[in-house]
Amino acid sequence: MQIGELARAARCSVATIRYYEQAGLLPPPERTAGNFRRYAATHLARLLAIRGCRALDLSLDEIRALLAQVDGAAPDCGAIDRVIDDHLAHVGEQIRALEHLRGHLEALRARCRGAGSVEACGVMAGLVALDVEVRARVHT
Amino acid sequence: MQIGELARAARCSVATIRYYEQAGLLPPPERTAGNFRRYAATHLARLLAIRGCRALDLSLDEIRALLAQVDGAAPDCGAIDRVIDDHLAHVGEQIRALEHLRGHLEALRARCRGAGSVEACGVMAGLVALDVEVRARVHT
DNA sequence: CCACACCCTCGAGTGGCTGTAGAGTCAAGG
DNA sequence: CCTTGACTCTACAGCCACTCGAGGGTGTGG
Repeated sequence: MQIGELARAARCSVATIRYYEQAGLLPPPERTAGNFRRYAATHLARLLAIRGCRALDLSLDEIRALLAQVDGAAPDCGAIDRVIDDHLAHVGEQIRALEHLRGHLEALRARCRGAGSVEACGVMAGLVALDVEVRARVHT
Repeated sequence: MQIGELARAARCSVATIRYYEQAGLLPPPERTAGNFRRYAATHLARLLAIRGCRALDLSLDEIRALLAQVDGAAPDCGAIDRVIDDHLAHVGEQIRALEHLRGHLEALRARCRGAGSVEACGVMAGLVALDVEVRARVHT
C-alpha cells in the first residue's frame, strides 16, 4: 500500500501521514526501490487508532503516551483508561467554560436591539467592562 | 502611562500589548525621549475592549473588523451585533461538538472496567473503529 | 517518447501569543 | 558621580497540528 491509498483508507491527507511519521507516532515504513513508502496493514491499524484519538481531540503528546503503553513490554489497560478519564474531565471543563462564555455573549447581545448608533447600543461599553478570564487554550 | 502599568490595568502581559500594536489592533502610542511607549487613557479603553473580545473568544481578525466599524466614519451598531450573533452561533456549534465528543469518550470508557490487559480492554479496538470527524479547529 | 498521476524532500506559513538574548533608560540611594 | 534595580527596547525563535508550495523524481498507459 502506498501513501495515497493509506491516506484514503484513514481519511486523512498524505501530508498528515508524513507528519505523524516525523513526529514519531507512525513507524517509518519500508521503501520501494524508487524511495516510495510502502505500508503494511499494521500501519493502517495504527493510523486509524491515531485518527480515532485525534477525533477525540487528544493531543499528539497524549497519543504518543498511549501508543507507548500499547507498544511497551507490560501494556497496562489502567493507564489507557486514565488518559481517557483525564480527557473526559478536560472536555467537561471546556464545555463549562463555553457555556459560561455563551451566557456573557447573550447578556451582551441583549444590550442592543438595533439602537442604531454605537453609543446608544452599549455593546462596546459592555466589552470594555467585561471582566472575564480570557479562555484557556485547549491544550496547556 | 507606560507599558507595564497599562499591562497591569488590562491584566495582560507587556508582550501581548506590543503584539497587538504590531497586529494593528492598538495604535502606536507616542514615545518618550528614551523611546519608551507612553499611553493615554484612550489606549486603555481600547485595550480593555480588545481583551473583552478575546475573553469572548473572538479572533483578532474579528476584533479588527469590530474596531474598524467603531473607528469608521459611519459606525453601525448592526454590524457589531452581527459579529456577536455570528460568534454566538459559533460557540453553540462548539458546545454541540464537544458534547458529541463527550458521548463518544464515555462510550469508549464504558468498554473497559479494569479488564487488565489491553486486549481484554477493548478501548484500543474502539479507537481504531471510531469513525468521527476530527474536530473542527476553533477558527477556520 | 510523452502525458499524467503519484511520490519525494525541504522550507515556510497559520494564530495568538510566550520566552529569550542583549542592550538601553531612568529614578533612588550611597 | 556611580551603582543598583526595575523597567523598557528590538529582534528572533518556539508552540501545536498541520497545510501549502516549489522543484524535482517515479511509474504506467498509450
